[in-house]
Amino acid sequence: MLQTKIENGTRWLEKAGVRPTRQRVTLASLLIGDGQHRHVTAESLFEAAKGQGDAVSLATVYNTLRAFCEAGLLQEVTVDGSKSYFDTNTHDHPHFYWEDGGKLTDAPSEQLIIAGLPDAPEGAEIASVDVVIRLRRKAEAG
Amino acid sequence: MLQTKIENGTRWLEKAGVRPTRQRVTLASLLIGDGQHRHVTAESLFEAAKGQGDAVSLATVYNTLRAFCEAGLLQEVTVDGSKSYFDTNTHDHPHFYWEDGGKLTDAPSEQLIIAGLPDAPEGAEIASVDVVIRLRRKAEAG
DNA sequence: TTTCGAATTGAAAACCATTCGCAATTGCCC
DNA sequence: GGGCAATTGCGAATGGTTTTCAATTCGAAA
Repeated sequence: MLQTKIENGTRWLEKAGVRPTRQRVTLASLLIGDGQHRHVTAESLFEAAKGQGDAVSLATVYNTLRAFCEAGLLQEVTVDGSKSYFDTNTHDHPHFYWEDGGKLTDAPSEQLIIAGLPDAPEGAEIASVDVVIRLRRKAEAG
Repeated sequence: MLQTKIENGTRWLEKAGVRPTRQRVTLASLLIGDGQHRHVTAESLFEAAKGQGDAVSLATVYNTLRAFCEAGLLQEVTVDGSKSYFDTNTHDHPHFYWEDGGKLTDAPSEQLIIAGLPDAPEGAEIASVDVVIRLRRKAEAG
């Protein structure tokens, strides 16, 4: 991992008064090391850490994400008690839903452009917009 | 339960070629008996049936909701990939999801403009796009 | 370097919405 | 009314996420 990312991550933790352990710095670097906002699940962050060779146990990822939330570094988005996302910034998150098989996968967000949204009802504000793109297997063009 | 609701429910099923069993009529009546649109989860519908004394097993509620979807009577709305709601309004329209309470309601479709979408992966094509707008209670401006 | 509370770990357990297995029941057609 | 496939119901199983636990390791302050 790049030194600058580690430094960014470490600063981010120290600023929030979170003890910068090796695991936390690893995760922090993944989250904000390059200055981009991220939208992760515990699982995806766990895989990302493992993928770059800085393995961190899943339990630690959960502990750490919770600690970051408590420190105000992240925001948790709970989906009805069952699944959580952690955001450095909430934004639109598209998913592909494969009708053939019922699987759900992340979709790239770059090409999603929402040019207009209904107004939020009185007393509410829009937290995020979830877009599910339903896919069907293409009929092989004959 | 009112006779008219039962009749409405039965008609709704017959129109779609779904065999009107006692359990299905019970659920159908709860869903569209009064002509209003509904957004339910399997659990909430299960409770509603039990609450009026027409108990239906939870497994049957799931089976029935799926059968209704396949018959085109309902539309399934997935919130963030982890929870399913069923909407009696089968027209294509966006939804509001109230984080505070987990309720799902219809959103007006006129103001929703999607100007760009991710490309469908190889071998697949886009069947439809579901939009769920997550709402949170607005922090009352001082 | 020593020390102690905090952090980490892997495994197991808890959780939950949903589905499955299968025997019993029901609806529908003749 | 009889037959048969569809439907139902219960409980157990599933799949996936999150939490707990006890033991170990670590960080940082003295």
